[in-house]
Amino acid sequence: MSDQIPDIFLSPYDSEANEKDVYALWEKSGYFNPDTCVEKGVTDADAETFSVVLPPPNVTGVLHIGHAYEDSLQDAFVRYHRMNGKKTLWVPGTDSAAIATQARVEKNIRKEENKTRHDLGREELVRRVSEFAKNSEDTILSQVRRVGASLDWSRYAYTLDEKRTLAVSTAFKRMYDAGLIYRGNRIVNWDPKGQTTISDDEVVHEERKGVLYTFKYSSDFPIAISTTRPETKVGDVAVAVHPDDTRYQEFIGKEYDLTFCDVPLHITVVADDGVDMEFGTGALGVTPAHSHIDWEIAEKNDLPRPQVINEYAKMMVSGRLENLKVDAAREAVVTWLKEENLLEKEEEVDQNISTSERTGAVIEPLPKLQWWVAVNKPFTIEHSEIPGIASGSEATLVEVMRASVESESVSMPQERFRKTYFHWIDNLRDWCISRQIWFGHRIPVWYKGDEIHCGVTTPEGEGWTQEEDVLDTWFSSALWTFSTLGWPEETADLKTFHPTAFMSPAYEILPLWVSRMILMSAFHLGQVPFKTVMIHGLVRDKSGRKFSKSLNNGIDPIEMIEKYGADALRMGLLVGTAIGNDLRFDESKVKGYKHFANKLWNITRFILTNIEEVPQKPDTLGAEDQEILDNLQTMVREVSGDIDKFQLYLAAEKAYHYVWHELADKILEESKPILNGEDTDAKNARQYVLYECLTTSLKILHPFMPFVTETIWQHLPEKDSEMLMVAKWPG
RNA sequence: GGGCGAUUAGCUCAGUUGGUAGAGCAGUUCGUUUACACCGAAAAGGUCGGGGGUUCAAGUCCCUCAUCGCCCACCA
Repeated sequence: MSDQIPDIFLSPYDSEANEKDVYALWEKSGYFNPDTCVEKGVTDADAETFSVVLPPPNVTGVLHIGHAYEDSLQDAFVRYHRMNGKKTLWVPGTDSAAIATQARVEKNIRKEENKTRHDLGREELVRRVSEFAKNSEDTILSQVRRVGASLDWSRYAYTLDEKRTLAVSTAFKRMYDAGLIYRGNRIVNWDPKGQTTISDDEVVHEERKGVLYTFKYSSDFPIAISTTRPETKVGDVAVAVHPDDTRYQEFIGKEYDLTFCDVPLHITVVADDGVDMEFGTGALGVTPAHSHIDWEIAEKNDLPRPQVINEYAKMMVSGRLENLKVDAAREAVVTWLKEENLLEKEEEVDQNISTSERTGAVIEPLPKLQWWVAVNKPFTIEHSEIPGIASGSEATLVEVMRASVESESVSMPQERFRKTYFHWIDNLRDWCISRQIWFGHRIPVWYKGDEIHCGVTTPEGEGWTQEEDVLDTWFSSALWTFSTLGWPEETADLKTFHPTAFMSPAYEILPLWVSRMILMSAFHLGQVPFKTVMIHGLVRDKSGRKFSKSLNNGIDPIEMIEKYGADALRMGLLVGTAIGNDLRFDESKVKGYKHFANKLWNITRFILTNIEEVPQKPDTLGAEDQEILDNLQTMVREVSGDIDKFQLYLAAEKAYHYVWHELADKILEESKPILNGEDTDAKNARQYVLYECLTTSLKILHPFMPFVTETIWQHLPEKDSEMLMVAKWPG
């Protein structure tokens, strides 16, 4: 019956020729949308739900191999659950990534027009950045489709769109009203190059050589101090010593007036047990405005906190240091110390320098008026579904974050990430949420004289000016699981799909994002954002290095898809990678799975060529036929079990192994004599069995290799579902 | 400084509660060209980073050392 084989099977599988059509077919069917699945009867109206929100890629760039991995992983789960009859929703979206995007556009403007953002003005810059974001968005979304992600595009969200902006303002206002958001002066990480505050998480520590100088402020001051930043000493107000340090007991409480490098100082000697007696001279010069620990010591002892370095990293004092950059000021101070014969010791030390992840600039700690989220301040939680946190009780954000994971309301199957999470929570400090840039969610606060108004819209009346700062991009990302479902409106989606089923981010954003989603969801909904967090590793290059622009070691997933097909890329990334471990990208592996797609293609061709007509189930089956079907069932059970346990890498490998080395190598070979033989009953029975093996294999492989399996499915003579994507999972 | 990992065949990685070491790729030999050369068959390849311990039994549990990596951190 080979003349009835669809022509398409006569040449090798061509991924390029089929993938786009198949994706268009899926999109047209509407089955990515769970509501359509219910309408068309493929999903029961009261079916269990399975919902996932896509970790939104930044609109800055193009799809990289890490996205491709993450998307393949989620898509496999989503497709599996959809085929299992669950009401399945996967919500797509993109992130404005405020700082990164604005920085990128500013750089382009500087290069092409030699202008700064101040030349353009706030409105024009925001317009330009939005325009750039829109273009990038189109690129990245079409690339997400190429991977085969079965996302419900009708629910697409962007962190800066109207609905999400409302969610952000509402969230801010509610937390402000609850007293959890406050404005306060604190030492922040100031990036003098980017002219903005950056969060602790955006600071990278670099090991560098520095010089530790030991000296006295003046010849009549009794205690020598050590520092690597002598220029900051013009801002000193105290010398702190350990309360038990016998060397300095007699000085504690004494005050001194002196002149240091042309600057008059008033120094009080205070005791603080945070001081390390072993380090340097055991005495710490306290510079409140330019060091975190010093700020706290000054606060405790009620000391002034004069600022001596400005936003451009220049000195703010008069005298010989006036207007010098910090580096120059440092040299000037050292020269002065030498002249005055005050310098006792210079030693080279290793030190950690804080630098900006984004601009590479050395961070200047500065006191600034910023907006903060208080993580250790109690608030009344009106409604709580989190075990251990009763509705109406008092709790802190740290407590609800802890309870969510401790109770396994959020399960983290990988023990080591639970440890990391708790370690992070235990050391959590208030979260600085204001950023001095223009692109992003502008803080919903207005000022008029001494009046302050927080709300979702501009207040009535004349004379109100809005806060200039925008929010940390993670503030809006943290609302993602519910802002995408329509919150603050009480939508049907929110009721049906929240908490979401699972989230699969890379481990590098566990603290930045995962914990903050738990925080926001607990505060605003009294729920966890997701039931399971399956943290995955990073895709690295062949030598184990992270992909980066400077190394130019990037792998373009689209290029891989064009060369080997999306299915091959997905398998290459998923098989043999225990979730949570890093993987080194191996092109030869991808190539191997391209061959596998073709193998499946040829298996189909063989089986279709050898069946007379649509095979019916025979009344009885011989022992061998029965055994084949039994083994098939065993494989199905194992694959399903592995997916349920989040062991995709095992499931995919088992399915692969079965199809190639069991179905093709053994079953087909052993079937040849039967199919060519004279025994009609045996022949019919075997035809039926092979067709079963084929359709079941296609279903089992579909979550991993959606394109080739759906392409084959569309050309099968008989099937139990119009589309493989919504066919019933076997077993 | 604190925390978390990794180390298994030439390469990339699996190995679920301790029970005779697995896969893919590469390499070797042979075969087949009427499902598939994007193929098949067979063989080869590892003292599971080093050392110590628990156990009838350890890649798996414990201790220790080494190398590599990641995250966190206000030692001036």
